[in-house]
Amino acid sequence: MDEQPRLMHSHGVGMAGHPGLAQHMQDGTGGTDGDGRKQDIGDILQQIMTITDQSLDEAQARKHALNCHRMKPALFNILCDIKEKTVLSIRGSQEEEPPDAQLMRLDNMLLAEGVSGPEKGGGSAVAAAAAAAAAGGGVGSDTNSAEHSDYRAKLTQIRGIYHTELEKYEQACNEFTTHVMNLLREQSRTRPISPKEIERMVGIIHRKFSSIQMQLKQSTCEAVMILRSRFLDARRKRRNFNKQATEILNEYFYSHLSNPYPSEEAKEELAKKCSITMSQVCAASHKPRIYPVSNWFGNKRIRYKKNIGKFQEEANMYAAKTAVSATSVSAHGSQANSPSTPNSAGSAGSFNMSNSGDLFMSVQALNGDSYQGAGVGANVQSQVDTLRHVISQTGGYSDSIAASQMYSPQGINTNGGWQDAPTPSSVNSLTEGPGSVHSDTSN
DNA sequence: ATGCATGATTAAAT
DNA sequence: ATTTAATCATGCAT
Repeated sequence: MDEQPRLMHSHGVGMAGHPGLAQHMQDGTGGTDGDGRKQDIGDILQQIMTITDQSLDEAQARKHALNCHRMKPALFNILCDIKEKTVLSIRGSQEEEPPDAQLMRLDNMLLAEGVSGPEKGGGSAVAAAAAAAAAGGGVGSDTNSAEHSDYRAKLTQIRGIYHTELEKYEQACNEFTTHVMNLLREQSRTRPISPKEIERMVGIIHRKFSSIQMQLKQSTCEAVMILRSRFLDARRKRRNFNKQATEILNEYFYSHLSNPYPSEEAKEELAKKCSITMSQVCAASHKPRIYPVSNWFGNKRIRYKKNIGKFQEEANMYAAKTAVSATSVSAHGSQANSPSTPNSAGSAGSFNMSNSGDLFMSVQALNGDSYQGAGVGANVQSQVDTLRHVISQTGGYSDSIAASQMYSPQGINTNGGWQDAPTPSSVNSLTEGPGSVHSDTSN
């Protein structure tokens, strides 16, 4: 539960070693002077090499002594000579720094996950709070939002750690760099050090630190991935919609049975009504798509089509329900020219687009472009669907033609024709035949 | 434990 | 890019 993402790693910062000075010294000191001087130089070298082993004060004193040493200029010259000989070999190792693909990937991911991006505290927090409030006020899909906020909290935590660490590293890098630069500058009094070399050294240090940073980023990515799989990818852990949501969706479905393909707007509307806030971010970075609603309709369509008989009862229920509400809402205005006029037998025909096509066309045209805009059109369409069902269920289907035509392929895309080859096995038997119980072949 | 219901995921089709 | 059809994996009732 509380396992902290392990962001911390122990990093060893290794400096590239200096070229072996000592050996060159031994050969290079072959001056014409006597052994005494050799001894002196040996001393000095010894002191230089061990200077870091000494305490600061001691080193300071010794450095001073060295700088004042009578042999210092000579040593400096010799070192210059040596350097001139070796500098060629150093020059060869000029570094090429290709933009690291790996690092770029990590950066991108961190950015995408909102870890390294701009401060996202305010807006989404408010949104989340609003969502939570909505969930609380409406129906209880609160577990979802609770989980989500939990996820976000953890993400924020990771984010915090990441930034802290990053800052720490950056600071350490700077400190170390200035330290090394000071050291080199100091040493440049004793041995020849060109600015370029310092630059190179700084580059090396920075590279080292950036590799550490990469490890940090990698660890962070890992942590985020784990978190993700723990929370969001638990989407497979299905939460059933509550009763009200299902009712709303079913209402829409059965009142748009001829074309149960809600537009994006309609889906949004439905999601809002159902308090489905789990609009998962689409990978395509477009608008957040409401997957649950799409899923629901996808499943519903396929399952309805697969076994219409099984859904008859449900269909009747919702058809009746919406019929009542629709007629009461739209009064008799649309009722006057509603498809009930073509009478029961003709109702099925109207879906064949054979007659009364004009009305249906106009309805479709209105209904097609906008879900909320063409209220009347939608309403009429709604009633058409609804009535169709009522009729099919009540005595209206006495002529088997109507029933059989009901779900037969219309071949007219205006009407959706969304079911290609439905099996009208037990279409109009209210008692529902012993049809196969399995809507799914699974399990 | 078992079976069905159901939301989510996937490959393939459009 | 969306939908279908199949499938998965879980929730819930028994």
